[in-house]
Amino acid sequence: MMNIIKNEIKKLLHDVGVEGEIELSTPPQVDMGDLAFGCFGMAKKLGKNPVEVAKEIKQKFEIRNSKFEILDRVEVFGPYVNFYLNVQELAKIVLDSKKYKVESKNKRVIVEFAHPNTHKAFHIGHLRNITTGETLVRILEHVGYEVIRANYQGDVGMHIAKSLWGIEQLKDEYEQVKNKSLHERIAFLGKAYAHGGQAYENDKKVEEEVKDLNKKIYERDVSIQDVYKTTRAWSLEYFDHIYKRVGSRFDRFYFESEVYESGKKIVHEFLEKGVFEESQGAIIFPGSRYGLHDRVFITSQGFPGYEAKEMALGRLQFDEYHPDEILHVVGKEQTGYFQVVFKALEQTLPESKDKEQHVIYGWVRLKEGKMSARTGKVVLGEWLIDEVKKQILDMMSDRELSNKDEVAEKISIAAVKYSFLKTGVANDIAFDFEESVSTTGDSGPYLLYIVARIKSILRKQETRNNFQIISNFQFPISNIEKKLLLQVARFSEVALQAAENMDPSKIAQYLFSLAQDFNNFYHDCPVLQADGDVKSFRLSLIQTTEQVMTKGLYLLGIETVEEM
RNA sequence: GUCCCGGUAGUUCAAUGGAUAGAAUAGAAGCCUUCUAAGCUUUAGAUCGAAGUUCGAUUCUUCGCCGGGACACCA
Repeated sequence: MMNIIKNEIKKLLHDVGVEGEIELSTPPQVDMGDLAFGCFGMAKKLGKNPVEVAKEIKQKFEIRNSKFEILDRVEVFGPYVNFYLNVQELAKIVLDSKKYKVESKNKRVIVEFAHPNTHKAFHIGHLRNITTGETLVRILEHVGYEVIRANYQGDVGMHIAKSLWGIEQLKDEYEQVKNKSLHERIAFLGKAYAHGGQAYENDKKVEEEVKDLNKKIYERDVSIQDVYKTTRAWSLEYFDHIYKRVGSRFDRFYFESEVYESGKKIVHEFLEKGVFEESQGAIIFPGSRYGLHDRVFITSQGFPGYEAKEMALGRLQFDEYHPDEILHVVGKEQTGYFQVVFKALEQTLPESKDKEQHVIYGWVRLKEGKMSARTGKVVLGEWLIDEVKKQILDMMSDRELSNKDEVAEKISIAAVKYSFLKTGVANDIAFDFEESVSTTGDSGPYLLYIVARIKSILRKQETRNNFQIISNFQFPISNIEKKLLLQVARFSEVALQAAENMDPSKIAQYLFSLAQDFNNFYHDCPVLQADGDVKSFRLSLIQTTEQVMTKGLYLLGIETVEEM
């Protein structure tokens, strides 16, 4: 909608002699107009003072003196030409129920995310990953990409070996826990892994035993198959539970066990072609040839590392989907790793060139201070959600809702997801157990509250679906209402920007501003008490606001509630 | 040691090289017989340091200082 308005104004500016690309910004104050054109670039071209140029442009607008339906007036503020939109025209455009079609980009993108490892805890980092991946998928789909949701899960390697070692030590407990609940079995796996990991660090003998187990995993040794398959299935069952809980699904699950053999084969094949080298008994990719660093692809024991597996995974993904792009949503500590792996992949699979991309997200780190006693302990993803849910149920104690638990669950997921998404993807999040997942202010619940408030009003409007769609807005519209109209109008532009920069925080920030503008409106402009056209207008305005809010939240992977 | 990323109110985050650096939270003061107070209004508070480029720098360059990460057999 905003682009319709901006294009109108750009046309007018072209008519008065402004050439080239025109950027329109928003003035810092409401009383300075709704859109602004800075004359810096044009002044430079003409070798004039931008203040003079601005005056000249305004004069040309005055000389034309014809009616510009969309504009009330044009004013100059220093080097800026500012435009005051006609609010009736604005309302007409914004509340026009015509749906715009999203044009297909004719591009297929694989978004690979979540990728937890079996036998290991699902911690808050995974939660941020899955939240980020899910929103990227939705944003890219929204702007017209075909998206394949992929999840690459690690089910072979040293971490499994450590876990199996731990299970062996806790054999009795393992037998007991077999028939217990999923959460108990998962808790046991977490304990076994921690036990194995610790012993591995501190005991040379254990280290050897774990390495031997690793060998057995890669060789699919029969002696470990039963326990391996059983516990692997537990993990996968648990991941499934988490995916459902946070509202994600996947089109394709890849497993390391699926690609390690072919990965090793590819590396050996290209070893002969000189792409890889032997060094100290291992096979490495000489990244230093390309200004990167050398990395081991196959260990001196003959096992493929993550790097080698990626060679086969890449090939598999291109064979199966022929994507135009593959996005790997992975933590920022892997930046150097991906540079090398993409370069190596390019050598073994030329069509992957420039199509692989690492989408970086930051750490969820623990804030120092009060909670330092907990440092070192893994913070589980579900633990976080459950803690937030307790808080929310507490807040809801005086509410009488038949589906209270369901509502509290949705609000909790919203709180957690929004707290991850409101800040830039690559930024670290300082996680504080008390403050981080806020339920007031700039938070998920605040946004859901807007939707609930609007729905509540609409429910009370008896002729809900019958209120007049008005076409002439011949009544005064306040600045607060205008501000809300302008904010609503920005949505499609913001979504596009989020897609281009792959930055969901743009949407989160926008929705928060929208919420603030709505709350101002709410306190100032009664809807149900208003009469006639004004009432219809306000109903229509809040309904549109609700639609934009719900859509925006959907793009963030957040579900709304009717009441809260 | 080399390379990468970051440093903005007490705290957590914003700001295509442009108008008076915005929010949230914590603090202070108000607002519920009126569409959900998970809200609204008012108030106080910040660009790590030094040079440089520019009409103009939180933003770009260089150098410091501080923090985080990567750098060969883990995933």
